[in-house]
Amino acid sequence: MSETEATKPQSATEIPKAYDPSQIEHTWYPFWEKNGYFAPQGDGKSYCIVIPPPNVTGYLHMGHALQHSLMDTLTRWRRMQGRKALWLPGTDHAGIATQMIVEKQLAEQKIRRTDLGREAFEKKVWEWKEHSGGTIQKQMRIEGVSVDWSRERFTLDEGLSNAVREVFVRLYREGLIYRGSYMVNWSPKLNTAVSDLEVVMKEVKGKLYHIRYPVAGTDEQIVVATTRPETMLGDTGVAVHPNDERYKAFHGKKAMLPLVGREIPFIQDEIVEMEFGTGVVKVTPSHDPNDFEMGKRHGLEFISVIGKDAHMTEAAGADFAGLDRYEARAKVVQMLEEQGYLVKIEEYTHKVGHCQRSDVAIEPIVSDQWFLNVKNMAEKSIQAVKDGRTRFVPDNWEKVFFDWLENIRPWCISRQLWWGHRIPAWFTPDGTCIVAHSEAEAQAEAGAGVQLTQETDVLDTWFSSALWPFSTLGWPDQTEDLKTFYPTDVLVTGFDIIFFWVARMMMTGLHFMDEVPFRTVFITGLVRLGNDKMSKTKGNVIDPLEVFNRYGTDAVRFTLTSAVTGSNDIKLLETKKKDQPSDYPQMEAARNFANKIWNATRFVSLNLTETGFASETLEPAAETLSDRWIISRLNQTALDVNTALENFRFHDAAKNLYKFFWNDFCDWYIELSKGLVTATETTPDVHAARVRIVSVLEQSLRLLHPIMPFITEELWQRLREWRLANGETNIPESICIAPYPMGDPDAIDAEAVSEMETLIEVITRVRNIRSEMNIPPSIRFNLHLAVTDEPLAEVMRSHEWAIQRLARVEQVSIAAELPQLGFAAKGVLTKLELAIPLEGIIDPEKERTRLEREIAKRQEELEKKVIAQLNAPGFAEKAPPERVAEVQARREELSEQIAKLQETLAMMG
RNA sequence: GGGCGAUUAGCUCAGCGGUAGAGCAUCGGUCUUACAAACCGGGGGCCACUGGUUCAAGUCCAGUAUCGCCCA
Repeated sequence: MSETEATKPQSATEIPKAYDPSQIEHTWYPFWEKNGYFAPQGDGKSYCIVIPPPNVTGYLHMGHALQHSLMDTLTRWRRMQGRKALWLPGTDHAGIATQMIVEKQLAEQKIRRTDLGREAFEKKVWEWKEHSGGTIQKQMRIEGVSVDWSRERFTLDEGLSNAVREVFVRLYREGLIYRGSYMVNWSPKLNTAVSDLEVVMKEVKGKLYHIRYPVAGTDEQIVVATTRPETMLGDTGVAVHPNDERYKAFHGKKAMLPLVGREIPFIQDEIVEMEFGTGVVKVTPSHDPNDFEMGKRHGLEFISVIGKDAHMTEAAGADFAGLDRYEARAKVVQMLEEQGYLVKIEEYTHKVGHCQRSDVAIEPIVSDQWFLNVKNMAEKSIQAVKDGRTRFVPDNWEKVFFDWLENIRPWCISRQLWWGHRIPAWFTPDGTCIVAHSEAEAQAEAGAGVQLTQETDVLDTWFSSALWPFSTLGWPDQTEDLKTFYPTDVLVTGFDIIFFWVARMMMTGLHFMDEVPFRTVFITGLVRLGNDKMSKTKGNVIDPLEVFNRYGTDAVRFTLTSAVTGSNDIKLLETKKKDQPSDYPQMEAARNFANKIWNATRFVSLNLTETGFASETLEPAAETLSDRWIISRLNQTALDVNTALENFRFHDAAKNLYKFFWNDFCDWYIELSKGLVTATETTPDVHAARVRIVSVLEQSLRLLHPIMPFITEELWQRLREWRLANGETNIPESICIAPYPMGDPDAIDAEAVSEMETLIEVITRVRNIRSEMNIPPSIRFNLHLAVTDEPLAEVMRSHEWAIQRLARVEQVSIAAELPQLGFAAKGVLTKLELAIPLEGIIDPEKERTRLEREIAKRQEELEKKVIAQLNAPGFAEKAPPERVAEVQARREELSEQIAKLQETLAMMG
C-alpha cells in the first residue's frame, strides 16, 4: 500500500467482518517510517534504549522477537508519554561467525582465504555483507519496531571504527592494554586466540595415564598421572605439594623424562593437590594454564611441543614432529608402554575446554597477544551497581554480575582473524611497537623513512560492542545525541551475555564517559518450545516470520509480552499436527484477543453514521452508571498498566489490558450500550452514548498500542475519521504520537463501581440459575428483587432494561421484601435477594438440590474459614481490629444467607 | 564443589502475609441485531515435602526432594 493510501484508511463502515492481520500489517510501517515518528521529538525528558546489535548478516529468531517486543513496548509507551524517545538500531560484524561463513563458501570453490590474501578476502566479506546483510532490518520492520533508522549504526562503520581506535590508543597509553607472551585459549580450528568466555567446558570421557618417571641418580621412580600424555614431551619439571611427607626426600633432586631423556627438576608448589593421583604432577609450562603459572614461579624452561595447528613441533623431537596432537598421544603411549614406563591407564571423565564457535578442544598455548587489564574497571563497575547507579531487574542478577567481575582476569582482545577492527599498532624493523590512531601518526612518531609494519591481528568483536552505548551516539565527538541520550535508560538483553556484553559496556562506559551506560538492565529469559531450548540443529525452532504471518505480528507480540514474568523462561506450547505446521495455542488465544479488539471496534464503527452533533453539545451530567463505571475501570487499568511497565512487569500490563478490554469493555459496557448506540433515531442521549463509547474505545486502543501497534493504528485511524467529522480538533496524525493515558485516580468513582458490581452480580446470578436449572434461553421469566438499600433499589429500578436484556428476563419487580411466590428459585446476594417464580417451568426437586448445594457451600466457608479463624486462640486479641471486624461481618453475612436459604428450603416442604 | 531459579487446576503460568486466580483444555447450553477466532454457565487445587516464625503462611525462615541453569 502506498503512503497516501496509508494515510487515508477506508471508510469506517466498510470494516471487514473478521480480523485479517495480513490485510493491515505491512501497511502502517512505511507510513510511520516516512513520517519520521520514530525520531526523538519534542522537549520531553530523554529516553533511550540501544538495541543489542544482531549480527549484520543474521536473521530474526524468537529471542529477538521477544526482546524487540519488550524494547518496542517500552519505547512506544515512553514516546506516547511525551518523552523524547530514541531506540537506536544497529548491527555488529560478528568477526568469527562471519569469517567462518565466508571461508566455508570459499571452501566450496576450493579456495582458502590465504590463497586470496587479506585484502581480497576482506573485500569478499564486505561483498557478502552487502549481499546478505539487510535481512534483519527488513524483518525488524515486519516486527513493527519503532527504531530510528536514521541513526542506525554498524560496528565496522567509520564512526564506530574511529571510536574503537580512540579507545584502543587511550587504553594503551594508560598502560591498560599491553602486548605480551602469555598462555591463551587457542582454537586450532579457527586459528585464533579466544577469550576465556568463549571457552565452554565439556565433559569428556577420556583416560588417565599413569607414567613412571625415574629419579635421576637413584633407583627410585615416581608416578605421574595425566590425561594428555603427549604434553610430556614438553615437561620441564615435576611438582609436589611442599607439605607432602611422601616426597620430602626428592626435594632438590631431578627426574629423568622418559622418551626424551631430559633431566627435569622437582619443585614444590602449593597448587598441587596431594589427593590427586600419586600427588606428583608433571609440569608442562607451555601447554597448561596451571603449569604456565608454576613455570613462571619456579623459573622453569618453556618448551612448546604443540604448535598453533595442533600438530607437534620440532621441539617435540624427530619421532613426533609434524604429528597431530591425538596421533602423537597414541604414539607416546605406545612408546612408553614399549619402554616400560606406562604403569596403567584408567577410564577418566573430566572437563575439557572447547571452542564455543567451532567445538574443537581448546589448545592452551603461549603466544603473543594483546590484553586489556580490566581489574580496575571491573571494580568501578561493581561499585556503580552497588551504588544503584545501574540496577538489574530482577535484582538477583546483580550477584551474578558481581561474582564474575570479582574474579575477572585480563581480557585477551586480539584475534588472528581478518574480519574486524585491525589493531592500530605498527612495528618498526627493530621490533618497537607504536600504537597510534593512524599510520600517519605512527609514522610521525617513528620518524620519516622508518619502515612500519601494521599488526595483523584484529580485535575481539565484543571490544567494539563494549563501546556501543556511547560510540553509537557519536563518541568521541561530543555530539548533541551523546549529551542528550547518555546514559541510556534501559538495556534489555538475555542473561547469556551479561558477561560478554553488559559487564564490558559498564566497564568502558564508566572509564570513558565517567558515567554508567544505562540506568536499568532488564534481563529476559529464554524462549523455549515445550521443555526444550530451540535450536537449529535439533530442528525445533519457531520461525517468527511464519507465526507473524499466521497469527499476526500483534498477536505474537502480545503472546510473548504477556508471558514475561521476571527472567523466567517462556515456554511456548505446540500442538503437533500430521503433515501440517504445528499450532501454538498461546498465539491462537492472542489472535482471538486481536479479533476481539477488531470486532469491538467494528461494532462501534458500524453505528457511527451520524455526525450531526458536535461533542461540545453534550450535557456533562448525562453520564450513566455504566459510563461512570467503565471510565473508572479505564482509569484504574491505565494506572495499573503504567505502574506495571514502570516496573518491567510485562505480564501484569498485558493481563490488565486483556481483562479490561474483554471482560469489562466488551462483555459489559458494549452490551449495556447497545440499546442506545444502535438506535435508529439519533437523540442527544444516543449521540452521547456513541461519543462515549468511541472515547473509551479510543483510549483503550492507545493503551494497547505499545504492545499491539498495527491493529491499534489501523482501528484508531478509522475512529479518527469520525472524530474529525464530529468536530474534534487537534487529533494527532498517528496513534503512535498520541498521548498515553496515564490514569486519573480522581476519575475512579467507587460508588459507581460498587453499584455496577451489584448489577453484574444480579445478572450473573439469574444466568447461573437458568443454566443450572436447564431453562432454555428462549424461555423468559419474571424476576423479583428484594432491596432495602434505597439508592441500590433506585439503581435496580433504573436498570430494569439492562436486567431484562442481559439476563433474558420478562419483567422485574423491585420491593423491600420478596412477595409470597409459591414455587420459586431463590438467590441470596450480599446486598439483596432475588427470586424467580418457576411454577410449571421446572421440577422442584432440582431447585431443592440446587439450594442444598448453595447452603453447603456457605456452610463450609462459615465453619472451616470464618468460625475457625474467629475461634483461633489469640485472633481476637492480636489481629488488627479491622481484620476482626471484617471476619465478623463475613460471619453475619454467611449466617444470614444460610438462614434465608434454609427458610426457602423449608417452605418448599 | 559454589551459586541461582523452579515446583500452585489436565497444560502453560500469575499471585508472595489476611475468603486460592487467569488463559488454554474439559463439561453443559446458545444463530442473544461486533465477534462461533464468539456468547452464557459449570466442574476441577492437602499451592512438592518436613519443620519453624506469626493471631493468621502458596505467600516469611530453615531443611529435604526433584528438575533446570550459571560458575569452578
